Amino acid sequence: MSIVERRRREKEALSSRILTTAWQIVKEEGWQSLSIRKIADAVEYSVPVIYDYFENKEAILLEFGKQGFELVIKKLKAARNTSADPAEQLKAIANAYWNFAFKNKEYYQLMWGLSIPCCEMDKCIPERSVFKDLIMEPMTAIIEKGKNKNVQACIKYHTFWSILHGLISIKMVAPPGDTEELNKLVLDDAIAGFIKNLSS
Amino acid sequence: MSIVERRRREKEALSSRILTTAWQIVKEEGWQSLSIRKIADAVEYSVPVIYDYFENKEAILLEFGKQGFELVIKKLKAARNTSADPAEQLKAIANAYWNFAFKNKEYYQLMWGLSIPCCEMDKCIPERSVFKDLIMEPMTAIIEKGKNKNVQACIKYHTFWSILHGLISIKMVAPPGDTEELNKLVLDDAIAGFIKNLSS
DNA sequence: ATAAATTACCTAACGGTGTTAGCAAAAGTA
DNA sequence: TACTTTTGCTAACACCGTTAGGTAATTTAT
Repeated sequence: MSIVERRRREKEALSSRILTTAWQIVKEEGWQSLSIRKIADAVEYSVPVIYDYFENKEAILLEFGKQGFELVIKKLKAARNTSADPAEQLKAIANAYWNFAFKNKEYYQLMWGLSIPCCEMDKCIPERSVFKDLIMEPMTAIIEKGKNKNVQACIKYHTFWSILHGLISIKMVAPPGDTEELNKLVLDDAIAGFIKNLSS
Repeated sequence: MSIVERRRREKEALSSRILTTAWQIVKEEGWQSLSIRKIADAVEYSVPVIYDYFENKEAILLEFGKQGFELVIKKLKAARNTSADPAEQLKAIANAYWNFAFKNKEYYQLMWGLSIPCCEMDKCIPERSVFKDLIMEPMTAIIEKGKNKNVQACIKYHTFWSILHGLISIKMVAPPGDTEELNKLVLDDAIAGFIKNLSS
Protein backbone atom coordinates (compact mmCIF):
# COMPACT_ATOMS: atom_id res chain seq x y z
CA MET A 1 0.00 0.00 0.00
CA SER A 2 2.98 2.31 -0.25
CA ILE A 3 2.28 3.10 -3.85
CA VAL A 4 -0.87 5.01 -3.02
CA GLU A 5 1.10 6.82 -0.38
CA ARG A 6 3.76 7.84 -2.87
CA ARG A 7 1.08 9.09 -5.22
CA ARG A 8 -0.51 11.11 -2.43
CA ARG A 9 2.86 12.66 -1.69
CA GLU A 10 3.39 13.47 -5.34
CA LYS A 11 0.00 15.08 -5.55
CA GLU A 12 0.70 17.18 -2.53
CA ALA A 13 4.10 18.10 -3.89
CA LEU A 14 2.60 19.43 -7.09
CA SER A 15 -0.13 21.17 -5.17
CA SER A 16 2.38 23.13 -3.14
CA ARG A 17 4.54 23.67 -6.20
CA ILE A 18 1.57 25.33 -7.84
CA LEU A 19 1.20 27.60 -4.83
CA THR A 20 4.85 28.56 -4.57
CA THR A 21 4.99 29.20 -8.30
CA ALA A 22 1.88 31.35 -8.11
CA TRP A 23 3.37 33.25 -5.21
CA GLN A 24 6.53 33.87 -7.19
CA ILE A 25 4.52 35.30 -10.07
CA VAL A 26 2.63 37.56 -7.69
CA LYS A 27 5.87 38.75 -6.11
CA GLU A 28 7.35 39.52 -9.49
CA GLU A 29 4.38 40.84 -11.40
CA GLY A 30 1.59 41.54 -8.93
CA TRP A 31 -1.84 40.02 -8.37
CA GLN A 32 -3.30 41.44 -11.54
CA SER A 33 -0.78 39.51 -13.55
CA LEU A 34 -1.45 36.14 -11.97
CA SER A 35 -3.27 33.76 -14.30
CA ILE A 36 -3.95 30.06 -14.41
CA ARG A 37 -2.18 29.85 -17.72
CA LYS A 38 0.96 31.44 -16.34
CA ILE A 39 0.98 29.08 -13.40
CA ALA A 40 0.47 26.08 -15.66
CA ASP A 41 3.27 27.26 -17.87
CA ALA A 42 5.64 27.73 -14.98
CA VAL A 43 4.99 24.34 -13.41
CA GLU A 44 5.22 22.76 -16.87
CA TYR A 45 1.77 21.24 -16.92
CA SER A 46 -1.22 21.95 -19.10
CA VAL A 47 -3.90 24.31 -17.87
CA PRO A 48 -6.60 21.80 -16.82
CA VAL A 49 -4.18 20.07 -14.47
CA ILE A 50 -4.33 23.10 -12.23
CA TYR A 51 -8.03 22.47 -11.86
CA ASP A 52 -7.31 18.96 -10.56
CA TYR A 53 -5.61 20.59 -7.61
CA PHE A 54 -7.67 23.72 -7.07
CA GLU A 55 -11.34 24.18 -7.82
CA ASN A 56 -10.75 27.55 -9.45
CA LYS A 57 -8.57 30.62 -9.31
CA GLU A 58 -10.33 31.97 -6.25
CA ALA A 59 -9.46 28.81 -4.35
CA ILE A 60 -5.81 29.58 -4.96
CA LEU A 61 -6.25 33.15 -3.78
CA LEU A 62 -8.10 31.96 -0.68
CA GLU A 63 -5.18 29.71 0.12
CA PHE A 64 -2.92 32.74 0.18
CA GLY A 65 -5.54 34.58 2.17
CA LYS A 66 -5.34 31.89 4.82
CA GLN A 67 -1.57 32.14 4.88
CA GLY A 68 -1.81 35.90 5.25
CA PHE A 69 -4.22 35.79 8.16
CA GLU A 70 -2.22 33.12 9.90
CA LEU A 71 0.94 35.16 9.56
CA VAL A 72 -0.54 38.44 10.71
CA ILE A 73 -2.23 36.86 13.72
CA LYS A 74 1.06 35.25 14.67
CA LYS A 75 2.79 38.62 14.40
CA LEU A 76 0.11 40.39 16.42
CA LYS A 77 0.21 37.80 19.18
CA ALA A 78 3.99 38.05 19.35
CA ALA A 79 3.70 41.83 19.54
CA ARG A 80 1.24 41.67 22.41
CA ASN A 81 3.52 39.33 24.32
CA THR A 82 6.39 41.82 24.30
CA SER A 83 4.86 43.70 27.22
CA ALA A 84 2.39 43.36 30.06
CA ASP A 85 1.31 46.98 29.94
CA PRO A 86 -1.93 47.32 27.94
CA ALA A 87 -0.95 50.61 26.32
CA GLU A 88 2.39 49.19 25.25
CA GLN A 89 0.62 46.11 23.98
CA LEU A 90 -1.71 48.19 21.86
CA LYS A 91 1.18 50.20 20.46
CA ALA A 92 3.12 47.04 19.71
CA ILE A 93 0.11 45.51 17.98
CA ALA A 94 -0.32 48.59 15.84
CA ASN A 95 3.36 48.57 14.95
CA ALA A 96 3.31 44.88 14.15
CA TYR A 97 0.31 45.29 11.90
CA TRP A 98 1.98 48.20 10.17
CA ASN A 99 5.15 46.19 9.62
CA PHE A 100 3.22 43.19 8.40
CA ALA A 101 1.44 45.33 5.82
CA PHE A 102 4.57 46.87 4.37
CA LYS A 103 6.76 43.81 4.55
CA ASN A 104 4.03 41.71 2.96
CA LYS A 105 2.34 44.03 0.54
CA GLU A 106 1.10 41.11 -1.49
CA TYR A 107 -0.72 39.59 1.45
CA TYR A 108 -2.12 42.93 2.49
CA GLN A 109 -3.40 43.72 -0.98
CA LEU A 110 -5.07 40.36 -1.19
CA MET A 111 -6.61 40.54 2.26
CA TRP A 112 -7.98 44.07 2.01
CA GLY A 113 -8.04 44.76 -1.68
CA LEU A 114 -10.98 44.22 -3.91
CA SER A 115 -9.53 41.01 -5.26
CA ILE A 116 -11.74 38.83 -3.13
CA PRO A 117 -15.20 39.60 -1.87
CA CYS A 118 -15.16 40.22 1.86
CA CYS A 119 -17.65 37.49 2.65
CA GLU A 120 -15.45 34.95 0.90
CA MET A 121 -12.48 36.17 2.88
CA ASP A 122 -14.14 35.11 6.09
CA LYS A 123 -13.22 31.57 5.17
CA CYS A 124 -9.60 32.54 5.61
CA ILE A 125 -9.80 33.69 9.20
CA PRO A 126 -9.08 30.79 11.52
CA GLU A 127 -11.31 32.14 14.27
CA ARG A 128 -13.39 35.17 13.63
CA SER A 129 -12.85 36.38 17.16
CA VAL A 130 -9.07 36.21 17.33
CA PHE A 131 -8.59 39.64 15.86
CA LYS A 132 -11.16 41.25 18.07
CA ASP A 133 -9.91 39.60 21.25
CA LEU A 134 -6.34 40.61 20.58
CA ILE A 135 -7.25 44.26 20.48
CA MET A 136 -10.18 44.37 22.85
CA GLU A 137 -8.25 42.93 25.77
CA PRO A 138 -5.61 45.66 26.13
CA MET A 139 -8.18 48.26 25.13
CA THR A 140 -10.64 47.41 27.85
CA ALA A 141 -7.77 47.24 30.31
CA ILE A 142 -6.80 50.79 29.41
CA ILE A 143 -10.37 51.96 29.77
CA GLU A 144 -10.65 50.31 33.17
CA LYS A 145 -7.55 52.06 34.42
CA GLY A 146 -8.66 55.38 32.94
CA LYS A 147 -10.84 58.15 34.32
CA ASN A 148 -13.90 57.59 32.21
CA LYS A 149 -15.07 54.00 32.38
CA ASN A 150 -18.15 54.69 30.28
CA VAL A 151 -16.18 54.56 27.06
CA GLN A 152 -17.77 52.06 24.77
CA ALA A 153 -15.08 49.57 23.92
CA CYS A 154 -16.73 48.21 20.80
CA ILE A 155 -16.90 51.66 19.28
CA LYS A 156 -13.28 52.29 20.10
CA TYR A 157 -12.40 48.97 18.56
CA HIS A 158 -13.72 50.17 15.23
CA THR A 159 -11.87 53.43 15.60
CA PHE A 160 -8.61 51.65 16.25
CA TRP A 161 -8.98 49.56 13.12
CA SER A 162 -9.99 52.58 11.10
CA ILE A 163 -6.89 54.49 12.00
CA LEU A 164 -4.64 51.54 11.38
CA HIS A 165 -6.19 50.25 8.21
CA GLY A 166 -6.87 53.71 6.86
CA LEU A 167 -3.36 54.96 7.31
CA ILE A 168 -1.84 51.86 5.84
CA SER A 169 -4.09 51.70 2.83
CA ILE A 170 -3.42 55.34 2.09
CA LYS A 171 0.31 54.95 2.47
CA MET A 172 0.28 51.73 0.48
CA VAL A 173 -0.69 53.52 -2.70
CA ALA A 174 0.87 56.86 -1.85
CA PRO A 175 3.48 58.44 -4.09
CA PRO A 176 7.05 57.94 -2.86
CA GLY A 177 7.15 61.55 -1.74
CA ASP A 178 6.48 60.68 1.87
CA THR A 179 9.39 59.15 3.70
CA GLU A 180 8.97 56.03 5.76
CA GLU A 181 10.03 57.92 8.85
CA LEU A 182 7.24 60.45 8.44
CA ASN A 183 4.70 57.69 7.94
CA LYS A 184 5.82 55.93 11.08
CA LEU A 185 5.57 59.25 12.91
CA VAL A 186 2.01 59.65 11.74
CA LEU A 187 1.16 56.16 12.92
CA ASP A 188 2.73 56.67 16.33
CA ASP A 189 0.96 59.98 16.75
CA ALA A 190 -2.38 58.58 15.72
CA ILE A 191 -2.13 55.59 18.03
CA ALA A 192 -0.85 57.71 20.90
CA GLY A 193 -3.81 60.04 20.46
CA PHE A 194 -6.17 57.10 20.36
CA ILE A 195 -4.80 55.64 23.60
CA LYS A 196 -4.90 59.03 25.26
CA ASN A 197 -8.59 59.30 24.44
CA LEU A 198 -9.21 55.84 25.77
CA SER A 199 -8.04 56.73 29.25
CA SER A 200 -9.45 60.20 29.71
CA MET B 1 -19.89 76.18 -41.71
CA SER B 2 -22.75 74.99 -39.53
CA ILE B 3 -22.37 71.44 -40.69
CA VAL B 4 -19.08 70.99 -38.92
CA GLU B 5 -20.72 72.46 -35.86
CA ARG B 6 -23.57 69.96 -36.04
CA ARG B 7 -21.09 67.13 -36.41
CA ARG B 8 -19.17 68.37 -33.41
CA ARG B 9 -22.39 68.38 -31.42
CA GLU B 10 -23.24 64.89 -32.58
CA LYS B 11 -19.83 63.65 -31.59
CA GLU B 12 -20.15 65.15 -28.18
CA ALA B 13 -23.64 63.74 -27.83
CA LEU B 14 -22.42 60.22 -28.50
CA SER B 15 -19.45 60.75 -26.26
CA SER B 16 -21.66 61.63 -23.32
CA ARG B 17 -24.09 58.89 -24.26
CA ILE B 18 -21.23 56.43 -23.94
CA LEU B 19 -20.50 57.79 -20.49
CA THR B 20 -24.06 57.75 -19.24
CA THR B 21 -24.54 54.26 -20.61
CA ALA B 22 -21.37 53.08 -18.94
CA TRP B 23 -22.48 54.66 -15.69
CA GLN B 24 -25.80 52.86 -15.94
CA ILE B 25 -24.03 49.53 -16.37
CA VAL B 26 -21.83 50.25 -13.37
CA LYS B 27 -24.84 51.18 -11.26
CA GLU B 28 -26.63 48.01 -12.23
CA GLU B 29 -23.81 45.49 -12.35
CA GLY B 30 -20.78 47.07 -10.71
CA TRP B 31 -17.37 48.11 -11.99
CA GLN B 32 -16.18 44.58 -12.57
CA SER B 33 -18.94 44.04 -15.05
CA LEU B 34 -18.24 47.09 -17.16
CA SER B 35 -16.76 46.23 -20.53
CA ILE B 36 -16.24 48.03 -23.80
CA ARG B 37 -18.35 45.44 -25.56
CA LYS B 38 -21.27 45.99 -23.20
CA ILE B 39 -21.07 49.72 -23.69
CA ALA B 40 -20.90 49.34 -27.46
CA ASP B 41 -23.87 47.02 -27.36
CA ALA B 42 -25.91 49.39 -25.26
CA VAL B 43 -25.23 52.46 -27.39
CA GLU B 44 -25.88 50.34 -30.49
CA TYR B 45 -22.50 50.89 -32.10
CA SER B 46 -19.72 48.47 -32.89
CA VAL B 47 -16.83 48.11 -30.47
CA PRO B 48 -14.14 50.12 -32.29
CA VAL B 49 -16.36 53.18 -32.36
CA ILE B 50 -15.89 53.50 -28.61
CA TYR B 51 -12.19 53.89 -29.28
CA ASP B 52 -12.90 56.87 -31.52
CA TYR B 53 -14.25 58.65 -28.48
CA PHE B 54 -12.03 57.34 -25.70
CA GLU B 55 -8.44 56.24 -26.00
CA ASN B 56 -9.07 53.14 -23.93
CA LYS B 57 -11.10 51.79 -21.07
CA GLU B 58 -9.00 53.57 -18.48
CA ALA B 59 -9.80 56.89 -20.12
CA ILE B 60 -13.46 56.20 -19.48
CA LEU B 61 -12.78 55.31 -15.86
CA LEU B 62 -10.68 58.44 -15.42
CA GLU B 63 -13.59 60.48 -16.69
CA PHE B 64 -15.72 59.09 -13.89
CA GLY B 65 -12.85 59.67 -11.50
CA LYS B 66 -12.90 63.35 -12.41
CA GLN B 67 -16.63 63.49 -11.84
CA GLY B 68 -16.21 61.83 -8.48
CA PHE B 69 -13.54 64.23 -7.28
CA GLU B 70 -15.48 67.23 -8.49
CA LEU B 71 -18.56 66.06 -6.66
CA VAL B 72 -16.84 65.25 -3.40
CA ILE B 73 -14.95 68.53 -3.35
CA LYS B 74 -18.20 70.35 -3.95
CA LYS B 75 -19.78 68.49 -1.05
CA LEU B 76 -16.84 69.14 1.26
CA LYS B 77 -16.82 72.84 0.46
CA ALA B 78 -20.53 73.08 1.12
CA ALA B 79 -20.05 71.24 4.41
CA ARG B 80 -17.34 73.65 5.52
CA ASN B 81 -19.55 76.62 4.72
CA THR B 82 -22.29 75.49 7.09
CA SER B 83 -20.38 76.91 10.05
CA ALA B 84 -17.69 79.38 10.99
CA ASP B 85 -16.42 77.31 13.92
CA PRO B 86 -13.39 75.27 12.91
CA ALA B 87 -14.35 72.22 14.96
CA GLU B 88 -17.84 72.24 13.51
CA GLN B 89 -16.36 72.66 10.06
CA LEU B 90 -14.16 69.63 10.54
CA LYS B 91 -17.06 67.56 11.79
CA ALA B 92 -19.21 68.69 8.90
CA ILE B 93 -16.47 67.82 6.43
CA ALA B 94 -16.09 64.36 7.91
CA ASN B 95 -19.83 63.82 7.77
CA ALA B 96 -20.03 65.06 4.21
CA TYR B 97 -17.24 62.76 3.14
CA TRP B 98 -18.94 59.86 4.88
CA ASN B 99 -22.24 60.62 3.17
CA PHE B 100 -20.58 61.03 -0.18
CA ALA B 101 -18.98 57.63 0.15
CA PHE B 102 -22.15 55.76 1.00
CA LYS B 103 -24.45 57.64 -1.33
CA ASN B 104 -21.98 57.22 -4.18
CA LYS B 105 -20.44 53.84 -3.61
CA GLU B 106 -19.55 53.56 -7.26
CA TYR B 107 -17.51 56.74 -7.20
CA TYR B 108 -15.86 55.80 -3.93
CA GLN B 109 -14.90 52.37 -5.15
CA LEU B 110 -13.40 53.83 -8.29
CA MET B 111 -11.54 56.60 -6.48
CA TRP B 112 -10.04 54.46 -3.73
CA GLY B 113 -10.30 50.94 -5.04
CA LEU B 114 -7.60 49.18 -6.91
CA SER B 115 -9.33 49.76 -10.22
CA ILE B 116 -7.00 52.56 -11.17
CA PRO B 117 -3.41 53.04 -10.14
CA CYS B 118 -3.09 55.93 -7.72
CA CYS B 119 -0.64 57.84 -9.87
CA GLU B 120 -3.09 57.78 -12.75
CA MET B 121 -5.82 59.02 -10.45
CA ASP B 122 -3.91 62.21 -9.83
CA LYS B 123 -5.07 63.32 -13.25
CA CYS B 124 -8.59 63.40 -11.86
CA ILE B 125 -8.00 65.85 -9.06
CA PRO B 126 -8.61 69.39 -10.30
CA GLU B 127 -6.10 70.93 -7.91
CA ARG B 128 -3.96 68.67 -5.82
CA SER B 129 -4.08 71.11 -2.95
CA VAL B 130 -7.83 71.58 -2.68
CA PHE B 131 -8.29 68.56 -0.46
CA LYS B 132 -5.46 69.47 1.82
CA ASP B 133 -6.47 73.11 2.14
CA LEU B 134 -10.03 72.22 2.98
CA ILE B 135 -8.96 70.18 5.96
CA MET B 136 -5.81 71.98 7.00
CA GLU B 137 -7.54 75.33 7.46
CA PRO B 138 -9.97 74.38 10.20
CA MET B 139 -7.39 72.02 11.67
CA THR B 140 -4.72 74.66 12.12
CA ALA B 141 -7.35 77.01 13.49
CA ILE B 142 -8.23 74.46 16.16
CA ILE B 143 -4.59 73.95 17.01
CA GLU B 144 -4.07 77.71 17.32
CA LYS B 145 -6.95 78.01 19.75
CA GLY B 146 -5.80 74.97 21.73
CA LYS B 147 -3.36 74.61 24.58
CA ASN B 148 -0.56 72.90 22.72
CA LYS B 149 0.43 74.86 19.65
CA ASN B 150 3.33 72.56 18.87
CA VAL B 151 1.06 69.98 17.29
CA GLN B 152 2.29 69.24 13.82
CA ALA B 153 -0.60 69.94 11.53
CA CYS B 154 0.68 67.91 8.62
CA ILE B 155 0.88 64.79 10.75
CA LYS B 156 -2.62 65.37 12.06
CA TYR B 157 -3.80 65.83 8.51
CA HIS B 158 -2.73 62.30 7.71
CA THR B 159 -4.38 61.01 10.86
CA PHE B 160 -7.65 62.68 9.97
CA TRP B 161 -7.69 61.07 6.56
CA SER B 162 -6.73 57.73 7.98
CA ILE B 163 -9.63 57.66 10.38
CA LEU B 164 -12.08 58.81 7.77
CA HIS B 165 -10.90 56.68 4.88
CA GLY B 166 -10.18 53.69 7.08
CA LEU B 167 -13.55 53.62 8.71
CA ILE B 168 -15.38 54.07 5.45
CA SER B 169 -13.44 51.46 3.57
CA ILE B 170 -13.98 48.97 6.37
CA LYS B 171 -17.68 49.70 6.56
CA MET B 172 -17.99 49.67 2.79
CA VAL B 173 -17.27 45.97 2.62
CA ALA B 174 -18.56 45.06 6.06
CA PRO B 175 -21.27 42.47 6.50
CA PRO B 176 -24.71 43.99 7.05
CA GLY B 177 -24.54 43.08 10.72
CA ASP B 178 -23.56 46.59 11.76
CA THR B 179 -26.36 49.08 11.64
CA GLU B 180 -25.92 52.43 9.98
CA GLU B 181 -26.58 54.15 13.30
CA LEU B 182 -23.70 52.34 14.97
CA ASN B 183 -21.37 53.18 12.13
CA LYS B 184 -22.27 56.85 12.34
CA LEU B 185 -21.65 56.67 16.08
CA VAL B 186 -18.21 55.26 15.48
CA LEU B 187 -17.43 58.03 13.03
CA ASP B 188 -18.65 60.75 15.36
CA ASP B 189 -16.68 59.31 18.25
CA ALA B 190 -13.52 58.97 16.20
CA ILE B 191 -13.71 62.52 14.86
CA ALA B 192 -14.59 63.93 18.27
CA GLY B 193 -11.57 62.18 19.75
CA PHE B 194 -9.40 63.50 16.97
CA ILE B 195 -10.52 67.08 17.50
CA LYS B 196 -10.08 66.75 21.23
CA ASN B 197 -6.49 65.69 20.71
CA LEU B 198 -5.94 68.59 18.35
CA SER B 199 -6.70 71.16 21.03
CA SER B 200 -5.07 69.66 24.08
C1' DA C 1 -0.33 -12.40 -17.72
C1' DT C 2 -4.28 -10.32 -19.48
C1' DA C 3 -8.41 -7.57 -19.24
C1' DA C 4 -10.89 -3.93 -16.96
C1' DA C 5 -10.99 0.26 -14.49
C1' DT C 6 -8.98 4.10 -12.90
C1' DT C 7 -6.02 7.92 -13.12
C1' DA C 8 -3.12 11.50 -15.34
C1' DC C 9 -2.70 14.51 -18.72
C1' DC C 10 -3.47 16.66 -22.99
C1' DT C 11 -5.65 19.26 -26.99
C1' DA C 12 -9.19 22.05 -28.25
C1' DA C 13 -12.80 24.59 -27.44
C1' DC C 14 -16.42 28.17 -25.26
C1' DG C 15 -17.38 32.57 -23.99
C1' DG C 16 -15.43 36.43 -22.19
C1' DT C 17 -11.92 40.55 -21.96
C1' DG C 18 -9.15 44.99 -24.15
C1' DT C 19 -7.44 46.48 -28.41
C1' DT C 20 -6.35 47.22 -33.40
C1' DA C 21 -5.81 46.51 -38.56
C1' DG C 22 -8.07 47.14 -42.62
C1' DC C 23 -11.85 47.87 -45.49
C1' DA C 24 -16.48 49.66 -47.26
C1' DA C 25 -19.80 53.10 -47.32
C1' DA C 26 -21.36 57.53 -46.38
C1' DA C 27 -20.63 62.48 -46.11
C1' DG C 28 -18.42 66.62 -47.06
C1' DT C 29 -15.47 69.44 -50.29
C1' DA C 30 -13.38 70.86 -54.84
C1' DT D 1 -18.82 64.92 -60.78
C1' DA D 2 -14.39 63.56 -58.70
C1' DC D 3 -11.67 63.58 -54.65
C1' DT D 4 -10.96 63.42 -49.71
C1' DT D 5 -12.26 62.84 -45.23
C1' DT D 6 -15.01 60.82 -41.82
C1' DT D 7 -17.70 57.04 -40.03
C1' DG D 8 -18.53 52.63 -38.91
C1' DC D 9 -18.01 47.93 -39.64
C1' DT D 10 -16.07 42.96 -39.69
C1' DA D 11 -12.56 40.28 -38.30
C1' DA D 12 -8.81 39.37 -36.01
C1' DC D 13 -4.98 39.19 -32.07
C1' DA D 14 -3.70 38.01 -27.62
C1' DC D 15 -5.14 37.40 -23.51
C1' DC D 16 -8.40 35.55 -19.54
C1' DG D 17 -11.15 31.53 -16.52
C1' DT D 18 -13.13 27.29 -17.32
C1' DT D 19 -14.54 22.75 -19.18
C1' DA D 20 -15.61 18.86 -22.48
C1' DG D 21 -13.69 14.95 -24.31
C1' DG D 22 -10.18 11.93 -25.68
C1' DT D 23 -5.67 9.29 -25.19
C1' DA D 24 -2.13 7.11 -22.93
C1' DA D 25 -0.25 5.44 -18.83
C1' DT D 26 -0.88 3.20 -14.57
C1' DT D 27 -3.15 0.47 -11.15
C1' DT D 28 -6.37 -3.18 -9.96
C1' DA D 29 -8.92 -7.46 -10.64
C1' DT D 30 -9.39 -11.74 -12.84
